[in-house]
Amino acid sequence: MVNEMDKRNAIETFSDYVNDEARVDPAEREQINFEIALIGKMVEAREQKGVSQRELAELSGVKQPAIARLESLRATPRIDTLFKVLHPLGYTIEIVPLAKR
Amino acid sequence: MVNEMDKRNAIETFSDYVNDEARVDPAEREQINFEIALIGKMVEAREQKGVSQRELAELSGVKQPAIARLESLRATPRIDTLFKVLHPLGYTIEIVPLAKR
DNA sequence: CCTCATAATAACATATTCGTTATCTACTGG
DNA sequence: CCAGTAGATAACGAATATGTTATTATGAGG
Repeated sequence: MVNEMDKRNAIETFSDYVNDEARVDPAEREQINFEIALIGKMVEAREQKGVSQRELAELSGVKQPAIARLESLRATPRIDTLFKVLHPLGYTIEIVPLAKR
Repeated sequence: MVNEMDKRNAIETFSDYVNDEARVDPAEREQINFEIALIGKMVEAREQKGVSQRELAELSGVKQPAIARLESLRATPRIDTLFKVLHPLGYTIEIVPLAKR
């Protein structure tokens, strides 16, 4: 998903990096923030259930390296992959109105 | 996403086909039904807003043939693609507890 | 120090999405 | 009948996700 971050100067978070300046256009920024938030919730779900990446790999059928790649934002999942990972954790994904903002 | 359907015998809907008999294992069936429902909502969103595939292609940056592929379930979108398509329609996707069942 | 478990990474092969361009069918209105 | 619009498809290359296998880094605890 992203490699530009490697040029960051130390402490800055990825989220801050993206929103900093007009480094990317607003639409792309929104897109990236969406992905960060979504994947963040995925990681939260796993950790909150106390399951390791390896265990989740077993449960979901998605391999541990793939899960690690997703969690570190180095790949953007397909919806089937996201579903496979979320389902054993007791979650799914839904289409909702944007109003939620 | 799916090609087995081509062997269908006429009238049966795809959803019925999938759930018919033990033609696929329960996990996979759940997965497929999830995708059907999700994409269904995506199509609904577009049609309800009265926007054509070509217009949506303009608005989203996703090409019309790609949108057609997704809507006809001949491809499984990545979450960034789904977001791009849903956003101009006023929708997004969210992680929610499975309880909703 | 050592072990164990976890997560991160690497490298490569394979699978699949998406872009691109073009075409085709179906339908609607003039 | 014709023109215009919409959706479906095809074919192919480029981009990218995922599988596979192995390794490395890290931290917790004995």
